[in-house]
Amino acid sequence: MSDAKIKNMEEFAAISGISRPTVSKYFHDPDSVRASTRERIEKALQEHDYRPNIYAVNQNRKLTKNIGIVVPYLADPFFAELARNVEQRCIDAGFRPTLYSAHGNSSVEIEILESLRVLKPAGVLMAPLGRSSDRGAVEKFCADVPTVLFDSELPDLGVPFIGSDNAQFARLIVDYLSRTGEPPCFLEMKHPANPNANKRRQGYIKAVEALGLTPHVVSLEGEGWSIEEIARVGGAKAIAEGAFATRSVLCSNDRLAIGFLVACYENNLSVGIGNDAAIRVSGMDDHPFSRFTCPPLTTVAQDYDSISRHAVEALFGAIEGIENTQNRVLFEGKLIMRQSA
Amino acid sequence: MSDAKIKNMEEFAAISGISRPTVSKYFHDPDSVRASTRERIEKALQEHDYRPNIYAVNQNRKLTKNIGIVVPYLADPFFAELARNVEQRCIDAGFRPTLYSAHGNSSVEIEILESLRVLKPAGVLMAPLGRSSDRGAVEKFCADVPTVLFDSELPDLGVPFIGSDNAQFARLIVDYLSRTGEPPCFLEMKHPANPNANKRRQGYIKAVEALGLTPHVVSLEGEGWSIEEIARVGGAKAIAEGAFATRSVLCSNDRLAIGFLVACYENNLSVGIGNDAAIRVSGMDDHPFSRFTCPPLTTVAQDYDSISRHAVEALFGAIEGIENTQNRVLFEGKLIMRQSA
DNA sequence: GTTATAATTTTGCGCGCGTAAAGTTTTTCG
DNA sequence: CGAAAAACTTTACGCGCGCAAAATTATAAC
Repeated sequence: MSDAKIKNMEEFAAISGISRPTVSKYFHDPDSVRASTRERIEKALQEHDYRPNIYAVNQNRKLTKNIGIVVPYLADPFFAELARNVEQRCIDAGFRPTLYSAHGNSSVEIEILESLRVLKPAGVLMAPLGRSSDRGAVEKFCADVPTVLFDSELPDLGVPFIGSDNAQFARLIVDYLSRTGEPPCFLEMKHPANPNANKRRQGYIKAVEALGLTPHVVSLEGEGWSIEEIARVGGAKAIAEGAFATRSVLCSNDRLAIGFLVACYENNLSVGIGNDAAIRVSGMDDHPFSRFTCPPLTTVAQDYDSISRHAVEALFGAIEGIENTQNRVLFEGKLIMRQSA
Repeated sequence: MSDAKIKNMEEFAAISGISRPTVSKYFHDPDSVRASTRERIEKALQEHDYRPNIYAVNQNRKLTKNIGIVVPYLADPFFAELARNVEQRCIDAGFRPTLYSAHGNSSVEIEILESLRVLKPAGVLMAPLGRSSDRGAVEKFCADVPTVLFDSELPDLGVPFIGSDNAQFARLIVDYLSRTGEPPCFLEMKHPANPNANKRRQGYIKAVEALGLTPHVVSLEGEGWSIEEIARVGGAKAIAEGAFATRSVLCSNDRLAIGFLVACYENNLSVGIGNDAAIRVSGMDDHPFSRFTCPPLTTVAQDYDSISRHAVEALFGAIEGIENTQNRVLFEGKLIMRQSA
């Protein structure tokens, strides 16, 4: 590796003995030049390690190779994992993903979209905040930039969406819980940030009624993303008030379940499957931490892999201008049986 | 807001009735132009919402306003929180932070540094992987780009570092545990990814010996970032082997403690302060999930806020070319007493 | 070996903005 | 009110590369 720093493509082209437009073509797509040419360029590349100036490259291109990944709350490992998954797929496809978190704040979400505009990304993968998202701002953005939404749907926006079949999630675990013991009550936030929660409640009610039983929904006060704390405090109150009609609780999501487990612990309610246990607790999502609760949490696993794969594929399609026939794809969940229920 | 889209600064200058160089000056620093001029520009800005092309702006500047934030493992909420904290400070200072996670992989870490080079960032805030980081690559990078390391130190690199006083952490909690019951054994990974672990072990040994007692260190096999799982499996084995000399366990970090709590649960060891409890468990870090374990985890809180504030301040200093007198700043931890110990 | 075809080179313009120099206008202040 | 200072305008060039058109050369096909 020579020390002589190369300033620009002109210089590099001269050193490698190739014309600049051909070198430019090589960086755009190495397979677009003759094999012998490619070898000469790559040999020069090893000796001098030149890299095109990203700002000059993007200035004159309508389409950059940037992809924005937006999640509502990165401190939630669930979204961190999902983001990692799609990020890797973007890199593998030769794009430059950039990760953004709205930190649970809708004005931050809007700012992210604004700053994404100046990046002129080829496309954006976005898991919206949900209920608190500024629909108008998102809609406008999607009109300008190829976007695929995932995890959380903003209905009637006409934007491709990849997510989970929340009704199936609820059916799956209600059936399991009812088959193996008392049918579950449903624990949720009264005003959940994420719209999946509503579909899960509806799915729960339908599933329970389909079994000829009566649904019991317990809704907790509190807003925002301090979900565990809301469940801990609200759960304790619900326990004290005898709000749970059966000795089985299905939480609208795993983070809620994690907080509720603490409430049970602090109220000396033993959680588990055994006959000696006072209550069964389960969640939905298969949050990365769910296997490390005490007891480990029974839940329904989101199909991370399929969701992320389909989301990026839908985005790549949108980037290439392919109209999506399937504007909405939902994936089924898998029952994860652990000791809590 | 008019619909006529403005292509470039030339057009915008014409519309606002100001010359382009002055408009350019305004975007560089709004206070550098006359108040009356500023008002005219901002009025035009409201009506037409033009934003300078970021690629053209950065092309001709040696120094961009970009800042890279690199963490080892974003799916760990601890790093997500830390990243959020420094990110916000960078934004407030008028920079454009971009977040990267090495995903626990040293080759990814190197790739991040490579791709950061082409971004020509004004500076970089980096929490290295630690033991598995490529020291040479990091050193080279730091020589080219103003960088501040945090959380995890790479010794003798001559790069500013902001972190925690791990010895003090250990002293603090050893004193507490010894004062309120049996002195703790120390649970750690034999080959921890993070170098803080070694300092914590040394701090533990010193603190215990200072009390005239005998240290007991239990080291678990296993590498990587599946820390909870390593603690769960290894912890169960250690329990079975009677490896713990006392009925108190201090874990090298909270994630280890979270996994160990599961091991205790699965081995019917009741955890807590009370006389009926079989064992006391504590950690270090005050991980975001520590307050939601069963029982809630007693731990030593890292001073997130001071660390992130000093890290960005040190970086801003380095960007402005100020030599750092204090090349290494450590912050003390605070004892967080919960029910586990 | 000739021709068709693909790959490469040459030439040259343009992108949107930074920035410097010289000239003009506005503001400040004695 | 006049002069100095500050702010602004005009003009002009450069950054590093994309990209298109035309000319040239190398490869493939027959």
